[in-house]
Amino acid sequence: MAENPQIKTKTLILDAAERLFAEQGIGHTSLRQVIAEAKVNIAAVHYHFGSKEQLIYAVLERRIIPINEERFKMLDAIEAAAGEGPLPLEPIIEAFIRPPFRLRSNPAANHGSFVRVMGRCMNEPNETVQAAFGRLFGEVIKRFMAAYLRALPELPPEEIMWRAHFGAGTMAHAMCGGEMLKKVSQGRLDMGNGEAVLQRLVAFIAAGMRAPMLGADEPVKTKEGKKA
Amino acid sequence: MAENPQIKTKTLILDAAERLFAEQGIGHTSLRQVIAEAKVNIAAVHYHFGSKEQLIYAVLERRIIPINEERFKMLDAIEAAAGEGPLPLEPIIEAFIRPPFRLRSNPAANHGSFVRVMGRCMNEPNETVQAAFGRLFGEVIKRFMAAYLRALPELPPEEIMWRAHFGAGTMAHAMCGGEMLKKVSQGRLDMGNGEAVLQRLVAFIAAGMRAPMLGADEPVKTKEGKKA
DNA sequence: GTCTATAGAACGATAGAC
DNA sequence: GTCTATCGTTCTATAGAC
Repeated sequence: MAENPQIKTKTLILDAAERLFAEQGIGHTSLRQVIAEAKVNIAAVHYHFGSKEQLIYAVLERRIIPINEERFKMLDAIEAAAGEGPLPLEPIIEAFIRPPFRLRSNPAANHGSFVRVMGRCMNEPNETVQAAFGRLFGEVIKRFMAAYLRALPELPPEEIMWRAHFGAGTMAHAMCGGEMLKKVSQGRLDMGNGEAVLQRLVAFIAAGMRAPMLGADEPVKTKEGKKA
Repeated sequence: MAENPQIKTKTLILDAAERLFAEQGIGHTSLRQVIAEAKVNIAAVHYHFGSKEQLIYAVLERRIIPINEERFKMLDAIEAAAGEGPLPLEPIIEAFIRPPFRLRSNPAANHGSFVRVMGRCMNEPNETVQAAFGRLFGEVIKRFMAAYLRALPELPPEEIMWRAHFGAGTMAHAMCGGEMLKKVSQGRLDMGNGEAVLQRLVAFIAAGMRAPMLGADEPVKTKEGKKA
């Protein structure tokens, strides 16, 4: 069929690495496992990528760059619709979460393995991953933090940063896959219906970000203090 | 001084492993790094623990068992105070989060390294870790899910399971440490004040769990639909 | 661009002296 | 209970033939 074998091998390696990173974590995956899964030779990895670190970076970059472009487009639309007024909160959160979640229902994107890779990355101690994430997310963080500030003008910026951090963690954990969910629900729930999960996730994070402010030294542990 | 050298070596190994697991992740840490950090011999690890897997299990078990006892005590107190009535939500969340968070301010507990280990564990693909977590958390999940059901009787049990899952993820990410927080806040915030972080975390999760229910097919993406 | 062969290092684990 | 020495394996990476 005269297709370019160079591109094919490179893609086979990226796809195999992505699947294994999703299942086992980045650090636990060796190049030998990757080449076995991709059915190529060990030397091909070094020929196409140079080193394991550069392969990791390539796996992340391939998906994150288009994801971030989509995020920016959605954020642009929200800002355009709002004019000078305050921004609506849920759509901002959705603009952050929907682009990676869309991969889950796209078989051409390796069955959405990357969503789990991305979830894992947020707590990955590996220096290559940390550095890659810093580079690939700098602009995203800036733009979304600015949007949150416009959406929640009644909250102090520090408080918004805390809550954005918590919200990112909620999303990361949900993206990692459903093992913990199966434990929590004793096997009754799974991540199958992507759209339903996404909507629940957006609703949870939005509510968290809109939580009432705590008084300065008011303790949480009011044993009877539930608001009816 | 006549202190027992057996206990000392064993503790040195556990402490060193805990610190390295917190910094690098469990999977990235080798026994040779552990024995270098603990300044003991490689054979000592196999003498005291038998294998790397059993060392991992011992590190987890040492802290999680007392943490879970404290969780149960706090939950008992909440249930006793509520009698037959509904349970207050925030104290339940606090009963789940405070016991591990307490370690952060306890220098005798290895400077709270374990809190980060625990956060990482929730998304750790390593089979030993997954199995250990399943064993050590089965009872905790059961009791806290039952408490959540009593605290949020207006929500369907399935919805509560989803939200408990999201909340556990929020907590796990916050426990992993503050690298992402520093990125989000551009270096302006850190995890320093444990009590303040805990209170913010409880408030965020409680608000998320109390989020209004979505209509069956109502889309999230209401571009203008922000509630004033 | 793809392969075989192998270098060189780090790994978990164990045997056996003390 | 602690040590040295070492086994067998696996790892990343590279050299060189085709």
